[in-house]
Amino acid sequence: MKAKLLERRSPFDKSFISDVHSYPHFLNVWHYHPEFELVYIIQSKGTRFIGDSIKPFQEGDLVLIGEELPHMWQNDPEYFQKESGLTAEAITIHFRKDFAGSGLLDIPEMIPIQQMLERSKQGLVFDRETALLAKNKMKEVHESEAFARLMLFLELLYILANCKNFQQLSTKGFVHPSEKNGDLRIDKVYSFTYNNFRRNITLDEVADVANLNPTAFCRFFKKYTKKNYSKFLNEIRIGYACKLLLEEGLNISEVGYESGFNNLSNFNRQFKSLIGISPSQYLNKHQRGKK
DNA sequence: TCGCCCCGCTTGTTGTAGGA
DNA sequence: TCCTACAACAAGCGGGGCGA
Repeated sequence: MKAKLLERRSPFDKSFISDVHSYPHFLNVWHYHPEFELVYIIQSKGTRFIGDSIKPFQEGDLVLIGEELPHMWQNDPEYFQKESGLTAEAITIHFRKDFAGSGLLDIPEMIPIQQMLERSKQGLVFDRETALLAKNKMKEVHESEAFARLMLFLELLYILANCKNFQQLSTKGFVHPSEKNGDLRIDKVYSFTYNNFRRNITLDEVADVANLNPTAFCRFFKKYTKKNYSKFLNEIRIGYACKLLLEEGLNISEVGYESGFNNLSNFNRQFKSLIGISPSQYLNKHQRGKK
């Protein structure tokens, strides 16, 4: 399985697409597209994969995903149970860089927006205050027509461009294969890893996904990502462990096993080396933060 | 009981050489 | 140029045990 290219066609009378989605769960597919994607989560929670970032998502989150950046919104397991009664709702806007004609972003007044779009190559998540402002503006955009719709969208971009409290998601090291000689093997590896990190993955197995032997695979993976495969896998697992610690009410050993680690000592060690503190300290820190 | 550390064994990564 | 094979080294893993 590799990241799927999703193609959209704007209606002839619109320069960008806005939608309000309501499904039992989001499209559970690792994909990318040439449009920027602005998403506000109205309802539902789960795990958000953007480039090589893996983080929990919940209602109230606002994310801007850059063009060609692979991503996937994976709802929690209960969303996939029949008759769960749960729904995943979001407002989205898909737009291309030249949505208002070529050259618009080059004028001086648009520099902050241009810079924000540049930053979105790694995926951006905005603070709650900005998210709330943007949500209302996105609704207005969706409900408006013609010229007013375009003006509201520009106002929305202006709000986002002036937000100082944002976080970049994917690392600069993440390179989508479409940018590098069209080698889709790395894409297959990302996809395989995101779908299987909760269980034991052997080097032989993942090398097989890329149609290489383990030695060649190690070299190939490092060439593209500037990190070795086990480090990449551990980062995904620790990201998922953080989500479980904050959301699930599981104890630390359960979180370790649920995140794909077979051994608690290794889980503790990896957690500390990546996050800088032990799992228990992380939990205490965030529980105190909630009170 | 849980979280963490230590130690020995296993597995993965890297450097080098050579073949297609 | 890309891939494989091999050997040496590094990192990861699992079991056991200790302290709070």
